Amino acid sequence: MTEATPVRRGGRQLPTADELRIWRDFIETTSALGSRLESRLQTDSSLSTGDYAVLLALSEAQGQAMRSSELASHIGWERSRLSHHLGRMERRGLIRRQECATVPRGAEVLLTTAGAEAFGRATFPHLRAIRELFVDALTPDQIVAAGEIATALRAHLDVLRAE
Amino acid sequence: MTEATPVRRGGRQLPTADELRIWRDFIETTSALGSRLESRLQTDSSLSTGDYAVLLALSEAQGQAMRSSELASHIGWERSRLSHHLGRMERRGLIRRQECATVPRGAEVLLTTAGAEAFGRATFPHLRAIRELFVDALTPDQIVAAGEIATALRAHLDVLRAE
DNA sequence: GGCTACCGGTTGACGTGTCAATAATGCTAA
DNA sequence: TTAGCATTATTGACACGTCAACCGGTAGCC
Repeated sequence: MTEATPVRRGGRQLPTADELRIWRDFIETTSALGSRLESRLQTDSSLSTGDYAVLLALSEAQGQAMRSSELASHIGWERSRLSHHLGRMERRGLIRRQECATVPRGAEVLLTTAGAEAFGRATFPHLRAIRELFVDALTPDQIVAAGEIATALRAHLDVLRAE
Repeated sequence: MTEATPVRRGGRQLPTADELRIWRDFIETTSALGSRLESRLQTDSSLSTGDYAVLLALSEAQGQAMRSSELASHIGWERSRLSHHLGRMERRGLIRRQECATVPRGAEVLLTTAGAEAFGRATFPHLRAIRELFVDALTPDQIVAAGEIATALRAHLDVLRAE
């Protein structure tokens, strides 16, 4: 299972000043990058990244429809978050909800034509923004390194969560 | 493909599938990392990272007090956001606001003793969490690379914002 | 049958963030 | 002098996220 060894690098408890500076740069910059992409998507397409994730999943789904909880686990959201978000999207006519015939108490989420059109209009500018804000900012080596860092961080988060 | 626009790497307009996969890993993992740290700080100290940023800045300020807009630019927030946040922190007794004698229409933000104590209690667990969730997840080389990636992304964001 | 336990989904309360509008005050130029 | 005008801070409306409570239904189990 997990190693019981409490040994840390150099026996330190706390990050060094350098590590702390890098941490702050890293977390602030990545969050600024996220906000920036969010606002690009908003002005380009009047969608949030949440809207985009939902529309993307539904677009790729069989019959452009999915069960609510299936959708939630597909995009990694809590059910409550999805329910709130679907309510807002439904008000804007991007999706529809209906009772699921097969599953008791199940809700089917359907992509409306307005939703499909909004997604279609959003895709190209969104991908272009990803290129401009992320891909163009880094060298090919850095992009690879970014992928490895993400993988390592994710793996570590998963280990800690499992404990 | 014809290049109608300024030349991009390989003349591409859009990210490759690999780049897109790395982008998604990167942005989702870093945001999960942020949320995780947020929730650690919350359970350890009943503070949000916003609270922590404000308390840190005030702790280090002369007289543990700062003008509101000075504070805003110091931690990189919009004034509106800060004003909302200070309202919530004031309700909880972490800070106080008073008219600033020198500057017209200026508001002085003061650290209360309760705020100073809360910050004191929060610091150690927070730094420990940064080590556990970030530093311990990466090799020393990866930490350096993360710093360089953050620097490159930040510089690129600044360039685009200036345009 | 009735009790309980879980499952899928919704709801409400609340903290958080952005945007646009609104004061309140000093500076400047007609 | 006064009519703008910028600066400083606050406010209101709204989107978003989390947490905990709730609700309706199915499934075991006595």
